[in-house]
Amino acid sequence: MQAQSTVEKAVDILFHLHAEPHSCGVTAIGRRLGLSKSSTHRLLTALSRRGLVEKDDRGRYRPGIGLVALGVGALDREPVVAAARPVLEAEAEALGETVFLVAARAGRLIVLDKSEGEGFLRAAPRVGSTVPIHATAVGKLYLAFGDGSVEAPAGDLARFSDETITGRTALEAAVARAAERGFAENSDEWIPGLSVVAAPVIATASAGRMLAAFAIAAPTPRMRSLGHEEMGRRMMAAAARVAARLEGVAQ
Amino acid sequence: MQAQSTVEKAVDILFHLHAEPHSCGVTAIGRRLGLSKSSTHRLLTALSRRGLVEKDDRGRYRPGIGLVALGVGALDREPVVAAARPVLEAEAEALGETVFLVAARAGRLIVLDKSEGEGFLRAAPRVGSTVPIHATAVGKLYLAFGDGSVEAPAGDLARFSDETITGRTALEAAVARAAERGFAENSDEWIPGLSVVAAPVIATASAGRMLAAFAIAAPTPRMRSLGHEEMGRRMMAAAARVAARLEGVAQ
DNA sequence: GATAGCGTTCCTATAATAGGAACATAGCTA
DNA sequence: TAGCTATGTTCCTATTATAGGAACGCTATC
Repeated sequence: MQAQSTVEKAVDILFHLHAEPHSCGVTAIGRRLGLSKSSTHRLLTALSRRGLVEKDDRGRYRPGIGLVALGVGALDREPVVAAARPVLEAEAEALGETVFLVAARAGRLIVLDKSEGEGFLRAAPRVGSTVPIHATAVGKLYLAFGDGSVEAPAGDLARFSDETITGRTALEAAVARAAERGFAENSDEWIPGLSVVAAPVIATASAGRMLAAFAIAAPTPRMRSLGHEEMGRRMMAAAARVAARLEGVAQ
Repeated sequence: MQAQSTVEKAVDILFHLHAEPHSCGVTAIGRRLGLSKSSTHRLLTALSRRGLVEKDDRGRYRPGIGLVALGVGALDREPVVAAARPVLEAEAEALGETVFLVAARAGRLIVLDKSEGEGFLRAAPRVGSTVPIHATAVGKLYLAFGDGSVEAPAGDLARFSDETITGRTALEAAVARAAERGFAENSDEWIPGLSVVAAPVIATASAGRMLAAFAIAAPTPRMRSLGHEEMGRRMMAAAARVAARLEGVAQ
């Protein structure tokens, strides 16, 4: 991690505090990010003056309330989120399972929005969280339809479960299959017991660029009874509705 | 606005983008914040590399998805939020109106959490948003019970409605009344048609410091039929439950 | 087709930053 | 209790990223 600019170092501190479950001390943060203790302290002080980090009683730092304020409403600026929201709600209602929207941002796959199903056992992704690339339906879609801004990680493909695809050729085959069918699936490859079927949102107005992925997540047995092919068609239809709404808005 | 550090300038850009309803250009941002065009551009580029801002098709900038990621979960770090959540939900359920939790952060009053009621006409504060001090029940509580970190704005008190208290002596009288009764109220003083009754969350373990305010918001006629005194007692009881949960957790 | 405004890039004097060292304090150990 | 270790904070100066003017290419407008 080579952070040239001061701003990037400060942002790195924010993400580090975000990732840690508990408050962190100056020394620990500096050591983790390769910054000196005094630099870390000054950056934290600056962030603290703007409320992006807070100091607890013991002088340790945690994410501040300012981050919540900045985060709220940022999603509404995403045209694709605005276009997808009613479609998400309608699909979740109709299927009774969680549907969600994922897009590539800065080379990673981020959950943009979701509408949860009603089952006692249901997927509950966190909006704003990151999902892996090589072990998810959405990741395969981006490898198949994306513009190359999303790539499978270099080196060994991490194994999350017994079903995780860890071979390059097997992954290429899965990606080719997704390109051919127009949708992708994932059964237990990331989280045992969880299956996902996803389809790409492609807007012709944006030169056929893939803007996001529309996906349904359900417990694996439930997904099997819903039917992978059937859900694939359904997600493609939903993604097309999102794309149509986007172009309607754009006109 | 005197921002010495680079980090603070970058954060100011984030807040500016957050406040603007639409995407902003480099020139406009720089002009607004007193930065040169090239500096603004470099700060935006740094923020963009970390996903805190995004560039749309026309080269304009808007808040990025990274802010959502950082914002999500930041609230869960607040012990008072964790302690208050079940109480919020129970009160909202019992009363059918919106109840919410507000605390002082960096001299401002921030909505930490809420549980919405069920009415067609109901209060829907945004988590993370700021509320004024001199025109709200929570503000009066902080003036009465706070440690001085929250103060009424200098100069003229802004008038939000016909009922807004704009005189210093009248405000002092309202604060004294809140100190005496142990709760505060606000009828139409901020938003016409909206009434709020609030009570302070005071933890004896924290040397009697006021940690937050527990409040109910309802349309003014509805609040009248619920009874201000009755709701005052109810909010004090709820705030006491939150305080008790906090001390139980702290042990 | 001319023009005004925009985002972007280049360059160098400048000013903020980095990091070592010293300090005060808290927590732990013996 | 006394000593020790590790932490958060402050001070200081060489270094280095930064600020901002100027120039560039581009787009939209008239």
